[in-house]
Amino acid sequence: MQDKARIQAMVGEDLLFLTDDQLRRGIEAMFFAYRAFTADPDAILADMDYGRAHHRALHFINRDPGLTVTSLLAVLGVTKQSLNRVLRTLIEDGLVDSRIGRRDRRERQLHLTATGTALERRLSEAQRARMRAAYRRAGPQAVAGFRQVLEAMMDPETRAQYQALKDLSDDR
Amino acid sequence: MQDKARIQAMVGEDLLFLTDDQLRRGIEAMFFAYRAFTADPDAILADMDYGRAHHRALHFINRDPGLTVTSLLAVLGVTKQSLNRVLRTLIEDGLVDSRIGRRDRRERQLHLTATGTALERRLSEAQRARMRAAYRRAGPQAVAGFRQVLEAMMDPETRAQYQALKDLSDDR
DNA sequence: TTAGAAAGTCAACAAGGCTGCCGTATCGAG
DNA sequence: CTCGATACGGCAGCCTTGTTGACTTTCTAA
Repeated sequence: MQDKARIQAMVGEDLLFLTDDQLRRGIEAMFFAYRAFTADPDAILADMDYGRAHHRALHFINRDPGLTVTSLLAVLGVTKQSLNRVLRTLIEDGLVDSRIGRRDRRERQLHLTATGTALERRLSEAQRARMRAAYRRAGPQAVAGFRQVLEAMMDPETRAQYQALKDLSDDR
Repeated sequence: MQDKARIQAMVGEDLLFLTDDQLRRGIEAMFFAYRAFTADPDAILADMDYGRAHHRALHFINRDPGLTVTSLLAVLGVTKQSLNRVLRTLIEDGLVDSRIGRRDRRERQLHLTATGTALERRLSEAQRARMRAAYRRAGPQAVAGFRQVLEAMMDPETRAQYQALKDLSDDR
């Protein structure tokens, strides 16, 4: 195990970052930071009849236009019925366009309309602004560590999804 | 500003970590990691009649025994009424002890009972286990960066609370 | 002593998870 | 062509956890 070698290298130095107290600090940091992380989009959405669930749907549809309901389901990790409610309102309100699949007519391919794209940009720009400020303050090294720990925290399945998303963006 | 100096130092090197694409990666990492972060305690709580809110209450009561409802409210960032429902079930089920304040009889001082402490330990140990694994894999430097970015992401008020919690643990 | 502020409780509503069940359209294999 | 599997949608109903509004108890300052 490469892991063991790394641990060995730390022995005698500082394994203090693995104490229960340090772990608790990390847990609390996650809690507080996540609340901040969702606060800005939530504030925008509060005025409309939408919630965080709508934001998530918009995000991933925007990121991978034409994806099917099932794919979106897998990414979001919720049930079909739960997503459906959200998706229905987005379609009714003309933010999302649901087209019958070209290869497989059972599938629905999801796209954002102009209105949907506009809202998505507004939401994600608010979120990016906060993230950008945090990144700038912390610097590139810290950001690398931030991402490393978050990735290590995901379970393998989710991490695979996350990596797949990465590949998508490399294609552009 | 110290911030400006740091930015200056980066110019010409790599400001690429501030691109919209990198920020989006960070946003998605937060989303996926937070889901994993809450998954283990959620699974334990699903069997009982409790939810994530109960976990949070137990955590902070355990961390600062004797704190009042209002203090807990401030930390959790929810309304009094919302917390009350959660708190009531915990008290009814004998996990939390609510004593009338000594100085001010309007206040309720919250403590965990033996049963409450046991559940808190079970939940937080599950969460710590995941965090520990992630920390070990990522290493101390990454962990430092992780914490830096999370702190920078909080709004100032929350960060102050978070720092105050830190001081509490230093006292022990 | 009395008015107002503060701490906490009860009631009712909404968002968004969940399960279960059913219906329809489509696909692909035999 | 038929039949089972798959993709999607809808309805009913549940739970947790957030919200606002109205209330009691208690304290404090005028």
